[in-house]
Amino acid sequence: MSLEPPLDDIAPAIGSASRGVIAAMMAGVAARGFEGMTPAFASLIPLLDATGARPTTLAARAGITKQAISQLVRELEKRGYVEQAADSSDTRAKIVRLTPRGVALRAACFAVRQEMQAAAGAALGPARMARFRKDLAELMAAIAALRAPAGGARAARAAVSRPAGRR
Amino acid sequence: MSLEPPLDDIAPAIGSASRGVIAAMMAGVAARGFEGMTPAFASLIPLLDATGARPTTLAARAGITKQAISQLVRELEKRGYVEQAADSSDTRAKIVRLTPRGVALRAACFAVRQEMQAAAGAALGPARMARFRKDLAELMAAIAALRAPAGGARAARAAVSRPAGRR
DNA sequence: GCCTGTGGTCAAGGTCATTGACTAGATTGG
DNA sequence: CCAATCTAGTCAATGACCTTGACCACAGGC
Repeated sequence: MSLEPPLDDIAPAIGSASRGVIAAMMAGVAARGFEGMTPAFASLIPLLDATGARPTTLAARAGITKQAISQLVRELEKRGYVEQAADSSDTRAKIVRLTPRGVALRAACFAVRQEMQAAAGAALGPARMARFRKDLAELMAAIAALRAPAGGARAARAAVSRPAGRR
Repeated sequence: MSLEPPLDDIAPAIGSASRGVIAAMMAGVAARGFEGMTPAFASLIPLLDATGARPTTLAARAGITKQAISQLVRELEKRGYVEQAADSSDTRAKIVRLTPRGVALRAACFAVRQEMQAAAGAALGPARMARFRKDLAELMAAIAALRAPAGGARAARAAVSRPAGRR
């Protein structure tokens, strides 16, 4: 065996990058005057629009269970960012819709994202940015493929990106 | 307001990458026969060595509070991966040391990391890998710098990478 | 009209980490 | 030598986030 520890390891690097992005997101949103936000809110809000969406749809988009969405929505409703309405075409269903305040929050989220994107673009330039995105995608595909030695690569990808979808 | 959503956004991409890496890590460790592992263990174990380290040191390395380390260590001890000993040079201090079983687990963690690294290297080649790491680092520096409009860039970096150091 | 599938909820639990308050031993400076 | 202080680690409580499991109510096909 080698002397190893390959200390320039991608796994921790990506983890720490993820934490950094989340921290920046939270800071940016707070700086725009939205207090008491949490990372989960910041990633759920951009999935919504003023038209409204069903919780189940949101769950699928976010890659979490509908119970989890339910809880988050309840919290967001409590804070006045979303409201729930009945779906006229399906008595069982609800529609989660952004309130005006929610729309403002969503705008703030997008603004922060764009700010990050802009900072990234300024640091790397468009060409390297594009390259980076491509590399990242291929990297993740390669790592996801580890779980699927042969055959069901499709299934493995789905399993990774959706923690506990259906049984 | 543009039509925007810049859907090829780095923030979600990095988040999803991070989740993918964690999933792969867990799967790999499980495949090597270590059941009941959790992501936190998988990221703590590689920070240990057979020589032993103090909880406070570990906390600093992991970027979390010493209380959090304390809990994790307790769990790991319960599962037989680490043991605690008194530090002869300081009565207050403890030394956290891997048991033989813990050493095996650590080896498995490194093996999985190397597997991922190898898969990544195979997919991208060494040149693109190196480039990717560099881009990632610059990207994160740029995003971290957003938090520090002027002056204390150093402090902001530290704040991001260490959630709750000292008060 | 029943039967199955889907939308959503309640309840409980688990993981990871935090803040706050505290004890006990180490250190430093008069 | 001793008081003031710093440092190592703990306990207790809390919070964010998400899961599994068990349900109920409605939709829709046959």
